[in-house]
Amino acid sequence: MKLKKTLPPPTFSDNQTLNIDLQMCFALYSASLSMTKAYKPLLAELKLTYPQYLVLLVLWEKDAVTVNSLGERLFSDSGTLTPLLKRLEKLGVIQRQRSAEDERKVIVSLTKEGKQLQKQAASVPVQISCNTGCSLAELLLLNEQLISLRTALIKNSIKT
Amino acid sequence: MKLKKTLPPPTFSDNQTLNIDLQMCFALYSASLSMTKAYKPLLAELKLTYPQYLVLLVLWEKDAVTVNSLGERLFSDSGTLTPLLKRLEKLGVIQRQRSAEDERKVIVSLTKEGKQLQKQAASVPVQISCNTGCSLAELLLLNEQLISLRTALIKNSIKT
DNA sequence: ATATAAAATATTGTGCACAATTTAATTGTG
DNA sequence: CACAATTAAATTGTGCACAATATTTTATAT
Repeated sequence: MKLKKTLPPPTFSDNQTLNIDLQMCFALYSASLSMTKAYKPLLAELKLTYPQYLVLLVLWEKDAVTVNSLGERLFSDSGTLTPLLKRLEKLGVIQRQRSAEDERKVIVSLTKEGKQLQKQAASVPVQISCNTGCSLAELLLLNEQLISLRTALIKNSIKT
Repeated sequence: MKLKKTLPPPTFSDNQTLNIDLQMCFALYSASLSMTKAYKPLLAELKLTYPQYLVLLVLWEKDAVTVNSLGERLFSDSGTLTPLLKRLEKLGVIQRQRSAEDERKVIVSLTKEGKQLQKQAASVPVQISCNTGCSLAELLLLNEQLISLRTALIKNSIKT
């Protein structure tokens, strides 16, 4: 009788898994910070931060959206977005206006300057892609893994 | 004559690569935030934040280190660490003291409470590992990929 | 129709990341 | 020895993340 075949695979309580899990979490955290830092000098020329750039990427794809839909797209809430959007408005690249049909909603849309910024930003992903040193296949795999990790974390994490 | 064979593989300027690169960067960014959020309720019971927990992980492995070596280990600088360490000190889990040999250096060491906290924190990685929904093999691969991405970004990114 | 609930955004307060600058101690050089 | 350069931490200022709460508008239920 081959017991091995009926044994479950290593699970979450396995010590080796716990250790590599801690390491992976830190790798995720530090890689994310490094990535933001890599964007910084490139975006500084456009007077943007990375979170602000993300908002513009969404708007360049589809203009005139609510704060809520921006938040769903970017996994963030009004506490983060409201001041960020105010800074983008002050910069002159977006406009915020209450919806006429539903006064609770705020519509975020690009100004002419915001639309023009898309051309100037074209070189950003070129440089970043260069910096990551990843092949297309690696990027695809990493992207997929990170999305499924994010999905699992959001799904399984308890609140408060 | 088969031209195809002599063509170079898709490079950083390939449009497909640029797009997936943008997606991967956002996946990295949002997965990291989700991870920190997943830690939050678990660490809240210990009155810790994730960056504070990282400092304690280092100290539990090797006690009494300088701010500088903590910074190298965690990829962060005194601007981030000094206030964080002050909060940990106020919490009573660490102690900060100038080195006797070199008064410029500050030695960070665990208090008795800080050492005891390690036992209470034992359940944290168990729960997190559960939340990630990743197998050991997936964790190993992701860890490796993230470390090499981080290394490439630090190496290739320009300053200022 | 009026009270109540729900929805959308804004506000407040805490902590972190980071660039730039400052302060203090040590090292190196003439 | 004097003094400039270097090193280690701390400080300052800006922006983001996020929980908790507040505010305003719309929807719902008697």
